[in-house]
Amino acid sequence: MDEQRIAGKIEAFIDTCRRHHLKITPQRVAIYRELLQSDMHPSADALYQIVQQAYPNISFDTVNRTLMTFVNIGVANVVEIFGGAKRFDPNLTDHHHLHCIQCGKITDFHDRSFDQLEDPENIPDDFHVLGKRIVLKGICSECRRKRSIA
Amino acid sequence: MDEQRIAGKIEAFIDTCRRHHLKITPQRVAIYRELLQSDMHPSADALYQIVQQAYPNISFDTVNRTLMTFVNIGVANVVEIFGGAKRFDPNLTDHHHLHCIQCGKITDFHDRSFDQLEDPENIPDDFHVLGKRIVLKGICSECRRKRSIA
DNA sequence: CTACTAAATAGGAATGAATCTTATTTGTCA
DNA sequence: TGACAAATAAGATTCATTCCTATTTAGTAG
Repeated sequence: MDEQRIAGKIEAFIDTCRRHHLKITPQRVAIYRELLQSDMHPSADALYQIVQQAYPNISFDTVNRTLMTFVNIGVANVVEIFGGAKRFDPNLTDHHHLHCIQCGKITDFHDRSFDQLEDPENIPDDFHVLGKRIVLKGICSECRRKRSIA
Repeated sequence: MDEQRIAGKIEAFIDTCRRHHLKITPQRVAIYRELLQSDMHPSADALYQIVQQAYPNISFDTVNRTLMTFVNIGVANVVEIFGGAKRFDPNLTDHHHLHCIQCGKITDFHDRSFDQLEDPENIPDDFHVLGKRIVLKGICSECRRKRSIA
């Protein structure tokens, strides 16, 4: 993602914060920027390690709390994986995830037939669907290569 | 599920254990039986509470380790939820889950168009798909009722 | 520009889930 | 039956997350 696109996203993010009456703190902006720039769907701790380079005495709690705030105001989502730490995703467009159960890497993929799934008819009365998560688990190419060598 | 059907499932389970050279211990069978009988997709701890009634000095570790063994030999799956403890599911047939983000309840649903989803074409080369997870998150009818009252 | 206030942060303590360690017990099979 | 590998109980440890509290700071009204 080029610097210009990032700048635009950050402006939109700041607007969203204002709409939610949240203060624009340097920590918040830095955490959002690093989340945007990472395509790894980082955990709170991974992001903490990165942001710490620019803010040596930021606390883990701030990073974690801020990420949850992002989820609450709808600028990020939690990616569901099987055990381990929560992973965060700033990409709000329709997409789905591949989860390598060997190395833990999470990769985006796009697929029309997955996007177009309608909410099913025969679900218990009145269940109010808020979101849909599709995760394919498997072994990524890198891990397969390593495995076939070993 | 009636007692006869349970008995049959347990026999099949014991066969599977033998095929994997796993010992048939009373704990294993009890844990499997209680997992079968619960339709709540229980966590390791929830199951521990139940099994403890029949085996007062079973350890949590045994329950947890045994459940992971079940996953490894393919007689149960981990249900993916967003944070919180892992939940286990002995139902191996095609089905998907509704997850109430308010009360945490996990409910099964069946839907042909969800079952029939093909593995997508345009995923990174060589990603070897092992499984597919679809979870709809939302608010269950019970929680909606409570909410509209409050 | 200054002062005030509610919100946010840093740091550490506490909680909860899952795993690991070790001594003991128990299925399984010869 | 006896031997042995596998499984268990119990508690310690690790890791992720949340909570607590004193301090700092962004936003705002004067």
